[in-house]
Amino acid sequence: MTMTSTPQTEVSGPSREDEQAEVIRRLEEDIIFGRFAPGSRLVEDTLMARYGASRHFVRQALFQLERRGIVLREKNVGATVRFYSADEVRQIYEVREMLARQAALMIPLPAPQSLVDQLEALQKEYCAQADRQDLRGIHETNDAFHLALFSACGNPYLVSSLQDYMNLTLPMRAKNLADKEGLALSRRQHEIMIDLLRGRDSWALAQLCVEHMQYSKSDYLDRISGGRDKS
Amino acid sequence: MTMTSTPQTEVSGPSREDEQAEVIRRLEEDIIFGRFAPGSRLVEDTLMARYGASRHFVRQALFQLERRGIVLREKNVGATVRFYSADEVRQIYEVREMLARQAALMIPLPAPQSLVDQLEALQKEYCAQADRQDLRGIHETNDAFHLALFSACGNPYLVSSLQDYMNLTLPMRAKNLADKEGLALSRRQHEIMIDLLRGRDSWALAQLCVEHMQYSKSDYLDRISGGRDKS
DNA sequence: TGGGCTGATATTATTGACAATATCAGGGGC
DNA sequence: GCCCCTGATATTGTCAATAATATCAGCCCA
Repeated sequence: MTMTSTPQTEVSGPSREDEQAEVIRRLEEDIIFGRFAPGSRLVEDTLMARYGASRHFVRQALFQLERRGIVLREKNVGATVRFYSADEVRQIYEVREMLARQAALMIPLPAPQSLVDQLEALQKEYCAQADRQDLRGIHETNDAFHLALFSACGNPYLVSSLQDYMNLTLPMRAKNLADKEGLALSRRQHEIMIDLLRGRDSWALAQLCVEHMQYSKSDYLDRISGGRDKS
Repeated sequence: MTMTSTPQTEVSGPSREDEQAEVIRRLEEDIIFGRFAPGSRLVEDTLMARYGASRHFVRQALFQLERRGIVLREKNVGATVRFYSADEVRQIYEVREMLARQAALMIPLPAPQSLVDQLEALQKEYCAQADRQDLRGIHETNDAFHLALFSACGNPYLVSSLQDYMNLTLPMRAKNLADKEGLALSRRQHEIMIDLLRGRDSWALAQLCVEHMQYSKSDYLDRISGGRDKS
């Protein structure tokens, strides 16, 4: 009974490291899914109470989410949920589309069976979450799918940058995660992607990856400019 | 004599904000210019003494430089100067080249005279620093030149990502900032860039921007693989 | 003599108290 | 009545003490 690597009480549950991650996760979720509206203030004391965490962890979380671009921090003033104008959204998507296109073109076709298998498993998981209407689950499996797909490009730095932009657009895409129509389209496109991986048409794959972003992009742009919920 | 906005003693010199920036700057410089070798440990207490700063600022600086990718932090172990393998360097440059090419292609040609004027001023400054052999100055004016150039692409997010990768490759390029031959080549290429901005050949400009990185890239790769200082 | 326990040491992680700062409301001068 | 000054308040920024953790050398035991 050595237990040199399990210090203190072994039933202490979430270690400090997990606690930090948990605060970030919950704050991120609260922002992404609109529980904190864009522009609303994120007061440290409030968040400390809400998440039952110390100021240290809350601030760390705010720093992280500022880095990710979904929180805006002004010195000696405080943090707010960041809002992006239509122009900014277009610029962000422009880079995201460029990165996605380049990454897709770098995926060697036909892709190895192991990749196809992996994506099919993720896609199955994605569909399951979609049926359950679990927003968080949908988002996570969707991201896992794209991450696995683009990782096949072979350049982890490119994937990392792409992921940064995916995170940046997350608040814009969140509404679509709950949208029946968008969800169905997304599922279909995922399946076509898997099919294309079996072939040799890199250009078609790249084009589809770009196309895949258009629905949520225009939907979001319509929402913030027009103000009409649905036509 | 209101002085509502200059609290405490108005001769207090660097405010806290500046002090933080200064620690980051000095630590970054110590790493970039090789005063801390890759892999060497960055102990908080040591840095506190070296920069005369509190633990708070030193840690903040380590976080920042970890984000920038030049410091590696392991939980409960400490920070070290990050080292990149040849493969990683190639991957990093692959993304940087892609971003630079795309940004260059997006610059409307011929460029407005104001941009050309601005770049010529920066280039003049750059040459002045080069003649003075001021490493820091060379680096800063060089970055300012490229930043101004790529900013003309019109997409600040693309520029920001490009800047991230420029910072990432900074330790690899640093040796070349002191290199006579590399410096001369760099100066010539800058001038050709300015010339190309007056024309209409976007492709040539993009190609030159990519070419512009090759010298320091291969030099660095030679250095870490071969081990020979100079042929 | 080698493997692994055990304590000493080095280092980072966390915390809560305190300081600095911005914001806003209320009052006095013009 | 309007503007600026002033103090009160809310909020973030900084610090130094303390806790947690990993690392390493020395020692015991097989």
